[in-house]
Amino acid sequence: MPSAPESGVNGLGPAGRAPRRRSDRARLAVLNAADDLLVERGYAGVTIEGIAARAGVAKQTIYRWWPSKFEILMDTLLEDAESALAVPDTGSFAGDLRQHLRQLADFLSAQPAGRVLLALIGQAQHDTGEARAFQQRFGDERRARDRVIFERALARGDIAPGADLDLLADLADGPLYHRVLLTGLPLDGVFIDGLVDRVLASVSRPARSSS
Amino acid sequence: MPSAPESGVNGLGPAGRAPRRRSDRARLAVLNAADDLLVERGYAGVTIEGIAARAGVAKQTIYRWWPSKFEILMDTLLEDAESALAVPDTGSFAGDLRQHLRQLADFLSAQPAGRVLLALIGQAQHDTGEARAFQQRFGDERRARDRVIFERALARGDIAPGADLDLLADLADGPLYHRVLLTGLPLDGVFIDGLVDRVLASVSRPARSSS
Amino acid sequence: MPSAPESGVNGLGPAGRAPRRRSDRARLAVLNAADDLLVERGYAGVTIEGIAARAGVAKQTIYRWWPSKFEILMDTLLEDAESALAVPDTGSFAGDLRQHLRQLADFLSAQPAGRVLLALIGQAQHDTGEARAFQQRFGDERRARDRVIFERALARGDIAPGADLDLLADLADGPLYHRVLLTGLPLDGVFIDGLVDRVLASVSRPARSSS
Amino acid sequence: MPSAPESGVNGLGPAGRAPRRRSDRARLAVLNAADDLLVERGYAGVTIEGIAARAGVAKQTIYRWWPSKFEILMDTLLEDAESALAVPDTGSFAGDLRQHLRQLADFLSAQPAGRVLLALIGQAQHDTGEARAFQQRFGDERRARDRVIFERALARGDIAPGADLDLLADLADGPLYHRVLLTGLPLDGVFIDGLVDRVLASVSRPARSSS
DNA sequence: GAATAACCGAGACGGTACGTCCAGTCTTGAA
DNA sequence: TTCAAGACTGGACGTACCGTCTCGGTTATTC
Repeated sequence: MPSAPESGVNGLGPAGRAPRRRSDRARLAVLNAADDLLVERGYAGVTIEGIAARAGVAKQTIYRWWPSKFEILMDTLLEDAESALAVPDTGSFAGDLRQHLRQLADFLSAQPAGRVLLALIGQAQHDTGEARAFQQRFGDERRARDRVIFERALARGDIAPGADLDLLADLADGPLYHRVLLTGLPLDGVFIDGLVDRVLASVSRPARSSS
Repeated sequence: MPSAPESGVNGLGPAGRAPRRRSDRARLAVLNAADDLLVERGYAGVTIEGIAARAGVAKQTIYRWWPSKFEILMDTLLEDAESALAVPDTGSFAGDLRQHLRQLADFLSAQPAGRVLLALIGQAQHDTGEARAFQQRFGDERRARDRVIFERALARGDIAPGADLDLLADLADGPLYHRVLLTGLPLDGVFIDGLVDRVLASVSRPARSSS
Repeated sequence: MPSAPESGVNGLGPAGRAPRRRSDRARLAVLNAADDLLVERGYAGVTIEGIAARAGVAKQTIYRWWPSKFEILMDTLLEDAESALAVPDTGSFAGDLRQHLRQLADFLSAQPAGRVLLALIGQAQHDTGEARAFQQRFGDERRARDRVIFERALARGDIAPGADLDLLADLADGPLYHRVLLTGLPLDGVFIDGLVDRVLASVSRPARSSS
Repeated sequence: MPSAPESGVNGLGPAGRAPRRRSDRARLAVLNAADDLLVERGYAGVTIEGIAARAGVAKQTIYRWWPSKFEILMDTLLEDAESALAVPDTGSFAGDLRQHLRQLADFLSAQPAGRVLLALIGQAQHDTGEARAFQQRFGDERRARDRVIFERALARGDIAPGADLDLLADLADGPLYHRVLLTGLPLDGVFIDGLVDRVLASVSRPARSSS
């Protein structure tokens, strides 16, 4: 998180220098401007110059704290996704799964931060470095959280033992992302319910050997 | 299809004069140059000027026949995907599904044209117009072909009647794209086999009401 | 003269390519804009961006044809100095000298192109490369022309034989430049006349050995 | 004289408080850094940031005491020129003149401070305010000193009465500056001797009316 | 000897201009 | 009419400095 505000204890001991004093005003203005521009004009319409102008900030200030517009948008994503994508806890696997997918569907199709997420996924396809950054800063944590749902189900016995939880996560989230990223089909309630049913069905008994 | 090679009857009756004599040399040189540049330098490294220079072609010639680099790459994709992604016909649903997924996994993770596909999917997230073009020129036809697998399975009784075939397609392809586009996990045989098993399991009996 | 309009016979033989076709509109607009900016805002106020904006020209066009604002101003100087600084021919050494110095004084103190010349002399003190360019493109030719006055005087016998003509040129022009560049004293008629007298006096008999 | 080193008694009467405690270390470090940078990289290579970095001084400290790099260099010039350009007193006009010109030639062509002087003369052509500052802080005093030579000569009768001493100063120094600033010709002994002879010749009898 | 205030280093900030790359349009001359 | 060539306007890039503005820390009087 390159732009974390002086994260952690830097205790700067006896001889420590005061760290660079970053302007929070500038930081927030940049994140908001980037977010706005993305929604209004799309990823290509997000330019450092445009952000600087809209945020009332000098370009140099942006370059001082972020290496690219990708990272700026990553910061906005992380701030926004936190709240919108909490791990559900309804008491049942079916309930957790359904709520998880509904949240995700809503996030991706209706919220500004969802637009940011899609743009970043898109950009990650163009640049391996950015793909890696996306993975580390967003993907890994997301995966860990989503995994909780399946681990709880496993503990409860809702999933047959020995299941590959990564695969189950792909099975649940994959179809949803597939629609948004590729086919453009709607993420409505019918789709979510059908998907939940299929995932539950696929999970209720051990995977057979497919030979 | 902006760059269709002399598409259809261009009418021009008895006195008409052939309006355009498109150089096939130039066309192929452009497509190859774009392809090469994408693989070597990534999407941002594909520029019209770069293509023109490498193809030994004037920029104007490119603009005459293609509206954007997106469409150039789309043309290369369509030429290459045709052969690599044929509809399988093994005689069984499980067989068809597995072969379909293996083909797709190989295409996405090992072939140059797969790189092009990923780049275009990525770019489609940035521009609705290009997303639409992607859908029309690549997505719809793909979906129609893939659907064949499920229609045959339905006819054979391998899938319980009344199933939503779009959903099943999402269920099969989604996890695979999810891995490539988002998590970066490998598309190995274990994954494919597990996925096939789960899809078969989810499909072998009617979807319950999910209440 | 980097921006000479396709100078000379380029006869491009049988296989010759047509040379780059330069826009004269852009060229003149740039030279005028640079000239105007210099007069209005001084040398530091002449910026490539400013010239481009005022000339209605793209920065790239400027960089295509000129390496620096110094060379742009050099071009304007050369175009303007030609007419204003013709070699006088009055029939007498005193007359030639006086007219030469009057022309020069007027040029330096009253004409826009004189401002350009002073700015370039100033800039040449900051950069040896530009000093060299100034010498080659302006100085050498100027010196050759001014020399004519002294050569004629020598031929006529107005100057004692054996005189160092370079020194005489320094003696005539130096005091004038000294005033403009260093002391700021006026270049009025009194000064010119006094200077002419002194030069004539210094020249009317052979330089003694100064031991 | 913006940066006079705690000039004179600053009075501060009975109740006055010493207003500023200027760090001499910083002052000298700045002057040296500026001087070095000028010699190494030329006038454009002298930047406030560069001086600050090299001098180990904060930019603010520089801006506290100097309004511009021009004034910094002016300070270095004044400190260095004092000793190098003393008024000669050889007993004869010819001797004084020759020694004066030799000193000046050496200063301009061989000493670091001469480089500074040339740069400041150059810069003065670009900015009238700086030209004025140059005049006041360097020019006027210089002129007053040089005048002494001619005043002594006048008193001694080496110069015909009624001569315009300003003109004579231009006549002596002008050719020398002309060579350095414009033509780049060498300031060698031959040149100096020839110049001295010409000036003496021009001065030994009253200037005629030049009609 | 403590208080205090100007000085100092460091460097973030809003800006301007730099010189470069590429976009997309236009014009020329050859095939 | 198409093509290679490349000049044109224009927008954004990432960098270098500008001059201003806090920050704490240091230091030299003054109480």
